[in-house]
Amino acid sequence: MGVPAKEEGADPRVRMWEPVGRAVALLLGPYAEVVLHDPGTDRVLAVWNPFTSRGPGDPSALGELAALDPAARDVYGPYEKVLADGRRLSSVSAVLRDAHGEPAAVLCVNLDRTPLERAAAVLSAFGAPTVRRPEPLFEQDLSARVAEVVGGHVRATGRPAERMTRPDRLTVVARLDEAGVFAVRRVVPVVAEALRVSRSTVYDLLADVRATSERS
Amino acid sequence: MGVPAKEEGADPRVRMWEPVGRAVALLLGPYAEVVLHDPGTDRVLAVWNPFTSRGPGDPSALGELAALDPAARDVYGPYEKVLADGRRLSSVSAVLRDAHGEPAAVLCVNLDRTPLERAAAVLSAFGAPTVRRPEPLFEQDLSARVAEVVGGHVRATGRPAERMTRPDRLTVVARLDEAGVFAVRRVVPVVAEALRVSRSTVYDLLADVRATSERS
DNA sequence: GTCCGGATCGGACGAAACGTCCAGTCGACG
DNA sequence: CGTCGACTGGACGTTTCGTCCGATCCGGAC
Repeated sequence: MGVPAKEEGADPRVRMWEPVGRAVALLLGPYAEVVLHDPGTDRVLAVWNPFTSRGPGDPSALGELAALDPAARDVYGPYEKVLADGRRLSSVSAVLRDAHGEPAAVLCVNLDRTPLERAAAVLSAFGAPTVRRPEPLFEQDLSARVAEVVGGHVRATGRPAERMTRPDRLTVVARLDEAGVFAVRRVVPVVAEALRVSRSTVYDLLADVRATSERS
Repeated sequence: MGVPAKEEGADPRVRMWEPVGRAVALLLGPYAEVVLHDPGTDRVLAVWNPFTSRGPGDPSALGELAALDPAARDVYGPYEKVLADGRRLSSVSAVLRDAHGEPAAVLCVNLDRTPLERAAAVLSAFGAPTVRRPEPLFEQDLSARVAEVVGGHVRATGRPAERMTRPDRLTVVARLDEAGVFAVRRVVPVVAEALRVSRSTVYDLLADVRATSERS
C-alpha cells in the first residue's frame, strides 16, 4: 500500500468521510472518539475528538479487524475496550468500501461509558437502603485471561502463536497492556509462554507498544 | 406539588410538624410520600403527597418499628418496603419528641426508587456491548478499589481507619484478598496507607487471614 | 503503682521478581 | 555473501516482596 497520509484532507478517503466522522463526534459530544483507519497500512487516517494523543499516521493496533468473523458483514461490535487509565469504552467498527467494493477504510467509534456508568451509579445509590453490593471480583486466573486474548488473535488471523509476525504480537501485547495485565506480578513469563517467545522479547514488545502509544 | 394533608389542624402536633412534612414532600418531588404517625394510637395523623389512599385516622401498621434496631436512637433506616403494585420504596423514620422528651409522633419518608432505578438502567444500557468482557485488572483502579472496600467497612461500622480494631482490619484484608488485590504489584503499601497501618502489619494481617481460611 | 501480653512499628535482610543490556543465533533478503 | 531485523539466553543491577526481630505503645490484671 501507499505512504499513509500525514495531512488531514490530503487523502481522498478522509475528504470523503470527514463529514461522517465530524457529525458523529459532534452528536455524541465529548464522550465519543471517531477514528478513520487505513486497513492496508494499519495506520490512523484521521481522528475526531481524540481520547489519547493519537493522530494521523500513528499505528492503529487494530489490524486484525479485517480477519474478524465474516458472518457480521462489515460491521463489528459493539465490543468493549479498556483504556490504560481505566475508562471503559464501547466500540463499533465499520468497513468502508470504494466503488469497486474493495475495503478502503475502517471507521471506528469509541464511546466512553465512564460518565454514564458514574451517573447510573449515582442514580441507583440515591436513597438506596444500606445493603451494599459485594465487590466485583477481579479476574482470578490471569493465565486464562492471557490465553483468551492470545487465542482470540490466533483465531482472528489464523496464525498460531509460533508463526505470528511482529505486528501480531504487538497487537496482542497492546491489548494486554490496555487491560492492565502487566500490573500483575509474575505475569510476564506467562505472557511469554503464551506468545511462544522469550521473556526478553515480551519486554521488548511492551517497550515498543508503550513508546508508540505515548507519542504526542 | 403533591396533595395537601386533609385539614385537621386541631391536632397541635400536625400544626407543629406540618411545615417539615410539606417541605420534604416538596423537595423530593412526586416520588416521596411523607407520613406523620401517632405512635400512641398507631394511626396516621397527616400525609403529604400520599402514594396510596391513606388519610388521617387510618391505621398506621407501624408496629414493626419497635422491633427495629434500638441502638439507632430515634432514627431508623433507610430500609426497603415494597408496595402492592411492586414499587420499591426506601424509607426512613424519625421519632419526634415533645418538650418533655416523650415520643409524640413518628415521621416517615417513603421514597419511590422505581423511576431512579429505571433511569439508571437506561443510562447503563446506553451504548453497552451486548456481551461484557470479563473484568480486567487495572492498576489505576486499584487504589480506588482499596479505598472503596476500606471506606465501605468504615461506613458499615462507623469506625474510621485510625480507630479500627484488629477484627475490623482482618475483615477488610480478607475481602481484599478474596478480590485478588494482593496479586497486583506495589499494592501492599497502598493497602497499608488506606488502613493506616504499617506495611509489616498488612503482611501480618494477611498471614492471619490466610492461616484461618486454610483451616477449614 | 507494676507487670504483662497483644498489637503495631520500623528497620534490616535475604529472596524473588523486575527490567535492561548485550553478545550471539537465525532467517529473510538483496 | 553480507546485512539487517527479530529473537534468544543469560548476566546483572534494581526494585519489590515477604519475613523476622527488637522496640514501643497501651489496655487490663494484679
